[in-house]
Amino acid sequence: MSNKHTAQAGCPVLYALSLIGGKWHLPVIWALSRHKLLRYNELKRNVCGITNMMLSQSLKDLENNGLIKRVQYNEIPPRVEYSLTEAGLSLLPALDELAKWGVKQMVRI
Amino acid sequence: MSNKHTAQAGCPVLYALSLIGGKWHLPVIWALSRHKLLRYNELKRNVCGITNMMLSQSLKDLENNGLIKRVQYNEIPPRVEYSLTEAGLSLLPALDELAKWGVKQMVRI
DNA sequence: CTGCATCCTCTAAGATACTG
DNA sequence: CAGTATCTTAGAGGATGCAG
Repeated sequence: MSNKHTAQAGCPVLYALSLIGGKWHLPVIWALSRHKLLRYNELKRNVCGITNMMLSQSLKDLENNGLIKRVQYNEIPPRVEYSLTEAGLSLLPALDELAKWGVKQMVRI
Repeated sequence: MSNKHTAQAGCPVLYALSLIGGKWHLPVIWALSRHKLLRYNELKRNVCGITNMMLSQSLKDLENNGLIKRVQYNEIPPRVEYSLTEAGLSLLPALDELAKWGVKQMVRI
């Protein structure tokens, strides 16, 4: 799936998936939902297996779509902190609902 | 995204998306949720732009995962009817939740 | 009518190395 | 510390034609 707005004209569900459908988008969101505020390398340690390439790309996508907030401090060494925005936080109930369904399917199969 | 169970060990949301994340899976489910019962060609007409290849593959995936039911009548000409199972129907509330979130994001951006 | 087989394309994802 | 540049690859997605 893609982060592009390839969603068929006007389907909100497909649009939602276009925002969070990337392979690492949800793991990143999940890490931020647990820790509230994380620096780049903390995020990298929390999202097991992700590379710099994938992490920075996911962060950029999510920021462009307004789901996470990036705050950069011009210090030496550099410090950048990431957190969920209101829009990002508001996604969590929907994820919960999907998770509950997912659990039911896992036990069923 | 894929229909394979590539979901990281034990994340219910990723597992859920592995079941419905294919490009045409949700459009098919959506059509069946509106019409309850559809034949192959009716489905094809309802899901705008889908090819035979993609439709039959999506139907097979969804059936294997227990989200839709396939009933075949051995007549001439052949007749096959598709509908949502209990598991498929139980997905709809989660989709609604995701749709509500999607709508909010569409107006925000 | 309801599909399957084949071949092809395109892009998300990953590996590796490098920089301010 | 926080990323970027470049190259490669795997596989989802698609077009077309054939079959029971």
